[in-house]
Amino acid sequence: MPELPEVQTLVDDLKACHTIGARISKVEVHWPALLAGSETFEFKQKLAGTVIKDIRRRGKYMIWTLAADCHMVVHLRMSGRFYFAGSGEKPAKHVHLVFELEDGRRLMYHDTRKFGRFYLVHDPREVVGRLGPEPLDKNLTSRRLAKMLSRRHRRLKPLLLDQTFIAGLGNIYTDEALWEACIHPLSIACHLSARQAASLLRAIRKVLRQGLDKRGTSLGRGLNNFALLSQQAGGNASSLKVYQRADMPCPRCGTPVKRLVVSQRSTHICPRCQKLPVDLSKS
DNA sequence: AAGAATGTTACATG
DNA sequence: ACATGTAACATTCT
Repeated sequence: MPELPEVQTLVDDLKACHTIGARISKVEVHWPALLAGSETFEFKQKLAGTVIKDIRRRGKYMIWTLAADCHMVVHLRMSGRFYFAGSGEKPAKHVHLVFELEDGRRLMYHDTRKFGRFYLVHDPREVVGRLGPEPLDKNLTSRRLAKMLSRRHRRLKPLLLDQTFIAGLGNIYTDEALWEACIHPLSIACHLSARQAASLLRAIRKVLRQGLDKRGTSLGRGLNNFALLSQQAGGNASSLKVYQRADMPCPRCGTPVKRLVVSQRSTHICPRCQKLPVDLSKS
């Protein structure tokens, strides 16, 4: 669920709530499998007493700096959420971690599917070190993206979902970006023209910035869904052009949107705007 | 009630 | 080394 705009929105919300500077007094762990690479007792022990110095995002990861050599790296995977409990509020059914702050607040980690992961490491690079470039980073030029694409003989959609190729895109924003750039998800990366690569980068940035402006995409109303720290929904769902809009008209040409499955992931395209180039060698 | 769901990774095979 | 496919993680929603 949470892709780059959703994770960034949550980081921004936590910062706005003065989470930075707060001291963690105690941690409750109700589902130890969420802790990657540390035992429950050492996780609790290492976090208790530390001050949250910084929270930032890299790809779809949140990086909580607790000390120069102590970082909690969090991945929300499909259904992770954070929110502050009301006073006296009991942890809900799917709250698996509770961070008690010295100021009396309790930050709840809620995750219906329990796929989230918490890493406690000396250096965040141990977790995020192999990620590809940030799509909104100015150092990622269209020329550089074109070069990256030219070295890969791989279908574009799974390549864009590959976090070691480019960081932060998930199923929603990838489908939206490919629609925006009028590129078919099954196009082979190294077959794209320089112009298409530039168009793709522009499209990726456009859909991500829109997601950020609208504070994330929440689909449906269930507990599986992305929610802000306030537990309210993000506002981007109504801006989606093709994602989860099968059979509805393409906003550009009116052709019904089609749903395909590409490497096990549902994929939405406009069959008229996003043509797959015909391979002449086969005919 | 079957099938799908926003993510990642390990493993197998070509 | 690279590309692709499958299963697994656990639960809810439609």
